[in-house]
Amino acid sequence: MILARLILGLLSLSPMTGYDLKKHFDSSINHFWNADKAQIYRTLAQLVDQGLATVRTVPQENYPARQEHHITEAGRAALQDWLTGTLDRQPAREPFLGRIFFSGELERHEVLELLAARRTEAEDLQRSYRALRAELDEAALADRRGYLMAATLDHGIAHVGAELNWLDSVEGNLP
Amino acid sequence: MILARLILGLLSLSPMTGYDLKKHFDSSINHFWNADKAQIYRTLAQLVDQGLATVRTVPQENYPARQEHHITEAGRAALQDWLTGTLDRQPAREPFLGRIFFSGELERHEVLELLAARRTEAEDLQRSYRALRAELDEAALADRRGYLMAATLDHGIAHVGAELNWLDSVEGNLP
DNA sequence: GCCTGCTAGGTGAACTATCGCCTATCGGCC
DNA sequence: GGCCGATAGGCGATAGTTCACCTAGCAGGC
Repeated sequence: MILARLILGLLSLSPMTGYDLKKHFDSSINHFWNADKAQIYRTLAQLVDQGLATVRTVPQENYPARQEHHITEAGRAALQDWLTGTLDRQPAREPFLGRIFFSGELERHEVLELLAARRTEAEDLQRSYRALRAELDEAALADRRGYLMAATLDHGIAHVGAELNWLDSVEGNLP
Repeated sequence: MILARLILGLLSLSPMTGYDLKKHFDSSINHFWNADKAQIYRTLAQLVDQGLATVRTVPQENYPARQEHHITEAGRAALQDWLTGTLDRQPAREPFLGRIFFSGELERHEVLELLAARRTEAEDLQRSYRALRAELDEAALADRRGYLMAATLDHGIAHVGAELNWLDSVEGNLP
């Protein structure tokens, strides 16, 4: 399961609770993976079962106790294995293209509306990616770790750009 | 479920068996959606339950009888609804970026290997998309239906191109 | 006093998807 | 004679994911 590896990856940076993990997913991982809260908690339990992480309860004043999850040595090894092992290529899944594929049924103006809606979405995404990119610390990019994290964002930016170009072309030539 | 709509889309072109559907998925839909055989059969059963399709058993000589599925009027209406309704944007899922994000742990040469493997995959994909594109009948592209089907392939080509450009940049600047 | 939102950690049910396996017949290859 | 692959249609188990809901305390606004 990929989610388990991503969680291990975050735990390798610092110990976290399920709640912390959810926040990290929503902020920095969201552009290439999203995680449901329920799934995070269940996966954390799994990791503990498998000995890849341990829990430590840390009481707090005025707040519920934190269930801090720490990565174990076995966990680090599993992460390393995942990083270097072969990744089976996963099939593409683009519901939007499913529509386009069958939208020969529609009137021309309806197709143009579909494309316009897609364009709006892509532009929104582009704005949010660029905003995230602008917030990154220039100094952090010199370090390989920071560079690679930023590269995942650049990946999103590159693909949104390709999407917009594709939209230009499809709209421009639609019979 | 998107699979149900895609199957309806194919059934709207002509009546098919589960087996036929699987072949269509593997040939023309594969670049944006893949379908498991088991899932196709189950979804067909669902469509029949919902009155969106009907089955007709067509005996054959020397071969098992075909369970031909035909789209119903309700099915065509459901397809139309899906084509024009709003599509909730689905979150990105890129296991490869998950690795890149955490591969600051790795040695520089290991990161380069990851990127090189990705490049090989992308180039393979590019070749196969281009081969499919070259096979398309020029005349069919003048028709809106054919044009849009080809556009889904162009989408794949555009994105593979973006991927390769991104790889160039990441490899070129990796600290 | 009530409501909302943040902190924290869940549970249960349902749905979706994938994997391996199974039944048959026919034709062709070695 | 035995095995493989194409045709056709499925079953069962498991894995992965999502949705709705729940407990609790505290802070701040109306």
